[in-house]
Amino acid sequence: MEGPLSPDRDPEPDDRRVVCHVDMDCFYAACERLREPALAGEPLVVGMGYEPGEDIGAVATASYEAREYGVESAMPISEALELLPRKVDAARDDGLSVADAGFYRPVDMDFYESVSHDVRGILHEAVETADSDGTVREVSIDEAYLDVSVVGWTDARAFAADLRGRVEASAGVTASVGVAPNMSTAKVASDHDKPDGLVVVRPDEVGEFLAPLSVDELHGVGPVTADLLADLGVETAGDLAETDLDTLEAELGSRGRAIHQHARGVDDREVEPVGKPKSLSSEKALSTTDEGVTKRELVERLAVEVADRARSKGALYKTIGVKVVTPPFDVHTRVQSLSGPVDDPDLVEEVARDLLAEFDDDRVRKLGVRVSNLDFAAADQPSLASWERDEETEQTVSEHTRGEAGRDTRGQTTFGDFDA
DNA sequence: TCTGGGGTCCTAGGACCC
DNA sequence: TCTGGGGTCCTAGGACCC
Repeated sequence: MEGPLSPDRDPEPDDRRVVCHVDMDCFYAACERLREPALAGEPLVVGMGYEPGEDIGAVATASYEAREYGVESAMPISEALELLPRKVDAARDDGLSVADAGFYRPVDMDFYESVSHDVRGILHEAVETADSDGTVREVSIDEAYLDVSVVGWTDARAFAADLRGRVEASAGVTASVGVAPNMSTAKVASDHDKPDGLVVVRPDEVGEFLAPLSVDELHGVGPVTADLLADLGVETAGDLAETDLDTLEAELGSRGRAIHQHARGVDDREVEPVGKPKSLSSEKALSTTDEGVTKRELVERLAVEVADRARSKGALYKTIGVKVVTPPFDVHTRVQSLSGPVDDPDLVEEVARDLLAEFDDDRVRKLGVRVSNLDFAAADQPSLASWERDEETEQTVSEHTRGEAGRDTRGQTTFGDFDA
């Protein structure tokens, strides 16, 4: 994070580290082909919120064949269908060509999770074979970082190639792998030759590898930041690397420093396993409505879902919130903190309903419920301290469930006044 | 053709405490 | 009466990622 002379840092960690970023290719589509091999080589769209025969939802993953038709991730299904009709529709409609049509499938998270589980097993096995202390950071269902410094640069490419082979042979899906001296560069590298790619960027090649790339290929640069950088005349990572740090920090705050470093191929983050979640949420789009009953019913359903998930994960929560999206796409959030962590589905429902009340008159297109300020320790440590806290919690919960009176947002217990 | 669902981190202002 | 500094916790919104 700090400069190279920062006192608590190894002065030369970068060149010795070997970081692999493993990124599964079109993961959801690859999973669908795994259980339905006839889809191989066909244009395939996996839709979130999609139902067979309907045109609702959005594209979660489009196979490369589907991308040829302009179908992209996050695109509404309705739009995708215009670019790439369904095979069944094309067969019935003389105006459409069956050759220029594709297959649509709804997301099946449970199945993808099971495939992901297999892949993760292979990654851990590979790392542990190389080094019993090796670490794997599972970033998402289809992406992970591996610290394989112990392998060394001489054997890095062979290791990564072997890893790719093992993933494909055992899990039946392909991965692209990037190898670099740090996480952010490895991430860019894995993306550089997708699909089925293997890109190794050795320490002395980092600068020339990154320099020509467009800034939006860097992790942490989205559309807003890319526009802002364009206004500054910054188009490539090389431009960004040469941009004055003070200017970037003035425009972008702490993110300015981060992307400046990433553009220079500097990233000191250690590869660490991901920790416990910080929040849990459920949200659901609906056809825009201002009808109170519809909104309340959905919020209650989402509250139950979230509370169930929290309980199944052993998470207590101290903050409950709602998210309300109004047209055209304005996001509003309201939260309420309790005096202590609880596991109380009825309270989640009640608080969510109350927070929603502020939007009674609004048309909404999407609703969400979230619990945050999670506490895992309290649930699995039956110590005297947590027993006492539980007693306290019992009390506050009953206050809360009685109504508005107990719903103060501070709720600190004071044991007397101490003046300074 | 109006954008699905699950997350993380950061910022900024305000209340309150010592 | 005014002047302070350091710290925590809370809320709302925004950018970004997959």
